Amino acid sequence: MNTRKFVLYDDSDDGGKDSPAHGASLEKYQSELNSAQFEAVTTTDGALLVVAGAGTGKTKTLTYRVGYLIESGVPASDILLLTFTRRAAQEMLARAAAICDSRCSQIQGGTFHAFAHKLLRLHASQIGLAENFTVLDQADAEETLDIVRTALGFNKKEKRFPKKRTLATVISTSRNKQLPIELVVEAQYPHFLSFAEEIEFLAKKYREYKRANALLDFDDLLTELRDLFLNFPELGHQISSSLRYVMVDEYQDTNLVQAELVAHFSAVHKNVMAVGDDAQSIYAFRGANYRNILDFPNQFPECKLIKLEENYRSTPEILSLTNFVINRAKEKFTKTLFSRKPEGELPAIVSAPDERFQTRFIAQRILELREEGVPLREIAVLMRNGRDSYALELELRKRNIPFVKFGGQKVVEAAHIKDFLAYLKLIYNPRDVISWNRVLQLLEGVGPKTAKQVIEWVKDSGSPYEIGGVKMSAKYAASLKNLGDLLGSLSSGKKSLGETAAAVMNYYLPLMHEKYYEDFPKREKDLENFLNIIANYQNLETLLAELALDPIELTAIETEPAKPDEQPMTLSTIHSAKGLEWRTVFLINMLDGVLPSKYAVDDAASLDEELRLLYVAMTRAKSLLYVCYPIVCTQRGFEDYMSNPSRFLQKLPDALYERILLVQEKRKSPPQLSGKAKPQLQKKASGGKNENFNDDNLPF
DNA sequence: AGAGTCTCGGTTTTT
DNA sequence: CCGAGACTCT
Ligand SMILES: Nc1ncnc2c1ncn2[C@@H]1O[C@H](COP(=O)(O)OP(=O)(O)OP(=O)(O)O)[C@@H](O)[C@H]1O
Repeated sequence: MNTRKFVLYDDSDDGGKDSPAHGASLEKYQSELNSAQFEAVTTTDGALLVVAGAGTGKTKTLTYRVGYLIESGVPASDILLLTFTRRAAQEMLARAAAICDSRCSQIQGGTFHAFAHKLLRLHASQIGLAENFTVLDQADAEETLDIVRTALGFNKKEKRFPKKRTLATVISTSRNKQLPIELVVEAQYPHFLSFAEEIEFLAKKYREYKRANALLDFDDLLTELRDLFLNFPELGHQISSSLRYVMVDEYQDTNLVQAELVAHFSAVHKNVMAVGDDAQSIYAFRGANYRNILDFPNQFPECKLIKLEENYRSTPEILSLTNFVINRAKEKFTKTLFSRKPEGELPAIVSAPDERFQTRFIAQRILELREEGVPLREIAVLMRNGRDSYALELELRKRNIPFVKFGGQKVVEAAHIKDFLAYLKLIYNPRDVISWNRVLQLLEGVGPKTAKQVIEWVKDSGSPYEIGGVKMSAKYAASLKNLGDLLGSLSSGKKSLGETAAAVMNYYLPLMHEKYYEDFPKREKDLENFLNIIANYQNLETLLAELALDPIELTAIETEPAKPDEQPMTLSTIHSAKGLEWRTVFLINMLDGVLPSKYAVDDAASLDEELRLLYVAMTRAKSLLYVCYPIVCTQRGFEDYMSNPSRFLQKLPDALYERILLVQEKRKSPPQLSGKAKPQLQKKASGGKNENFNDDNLPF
């Protein structure tokens, strides 16, 4: 006979705090956590700060705490989990979900921006925000700024007026760091100081423009939500009442606005936990301030502080190197991590003759590791800049090694996809000036001036899609009508998103062939793949908002869909790798000028941040770490030149690492691949007497 | 005058 | 590899 459980919901307010709900399961927590972690997990009420180094189990503690709360009877929807980056958010939520059962899907959270967006959509009408507001991504924000700048005539007046990119950076930095524009300009672009007033004015006009057109940029998502709490206290109270437990991972990455939001979220229940590591603060450039984490105890009185010092991720060898590296910071950190993991291999520094060799080394080593039984998903290649992996991507494709990439160019940043999306955006919002501008200029004979005329007409027209009727020279009449008819017919909302996209594609393809006659086949493939992805979204509004907040990597549509039988390896910028771990990690292009970035070398604070970046990168590795760089660099428009390895790698104690020499030989055993010679590797411990290799006795 | 073409210079990291 | 500006064509 079947027995079914019947769940009695406990809606009483004390959430079973005193109920013996745990009993047996407490042991589970006790056995899988060390005592400090256990204490953090079971300290559920009040403010709690966990400061600890890389790999000490901060995220583990946080996710176990979620499990613990849920087992105590706290509804998952009362728990809010936040962090700054999308990747870390994804990891955090996935790990939390793995701890407990299906209830976990009810956990609130994700990135700060995504959560703010959700709340704003939900409460738009109550705070005087248009319900169908549009989220501007980086590029949209810059275009919008450009419109305002042109309207003000700032682009004409002075030749040297800053570019839209610079303007966007200045305005955003000023908001994120809550500093006056003048100070930001002075600090970052002193040569533009004479324009400070104009930029200030521009920022004001930009703000007004966004408000008038129901546009929110990324910064607005956070500040609008903060303003909700300030200006609509009852609504704010209602929101925070539903968030009984607030937890923030990677707290060192928060900026002032985010810290304010955390305070608002937890204002009612005051159960707030922050987790972070000041040695891993790598987002100062966007206003993150590791002082937030140091100030946390002041902000939340009676805050309990817990430190974790045992690293469970990396071998002692890797940890010795990373401890040494982080100690090179000007501003010292006091934590020293230890590991009780079994001994492993020394981290290796690989100086490749040039980029080509670096690429071949990595590709070959990955295949060897796979042969040895290391799954690809346990391997990552990390880099400072998204484009540092282009050559490697080609090689991996050539060798059929599946990979996913994080932190590269986004789909929505590719010109042909932007074109395509512009039509969809117009269907969603016929007053989207940026998209009109883009779409109109795709028409033969239409440039900036004609587009502007049409847009002026559209602005005060009651039926914006009827651009066929604009009094214009006959030259454009037909094509304008065509465009207007297409958009008009698709805006009725009768067609599914997939059908709409297909119709747009049908219209756009011939224009695309014209505009990109050089490489349209590749772009057409992209569009086809993109079309398939689009079809999975519910509707246009969701699609557009999601693409802004959680953009798809360009490589995701350029690569053939992954084979389901093998999980891919990872390529990632170091920034996007935060909070993750792999058995084997390769760092590529570790050159001076790359890491540290050439933009950071003149300033001690920036240099320290670059060092922390290297620290984050190295501490991602569980058991094997390869630090690679090419000796000779090739750069477009320059002669080949000798590079310098990162200054952070200079004068490392010999005992901490070994060097790998790349030696090219013909393959003796089965000529597997094309039979071409592949580099073999030879290891030399750097500690030995005559084996202390440096770059000039490499055999190249 | 406005559209189309070509060249040069600048290029971080994220939401 | 894209955007801005100079230059040329209609
Ligand atoms: N008490 C423990 N016993 C065994 N393994 C542990 C313990 N705590 C953490 N680990 C393991 O150590 C690894 C690192 O943990 P986690 O990712 O939570 O660290 P973290 O502090 O968040 O690191 P980072 O700051 O680098 O993101 C994970 O594989 C985790 O499972």
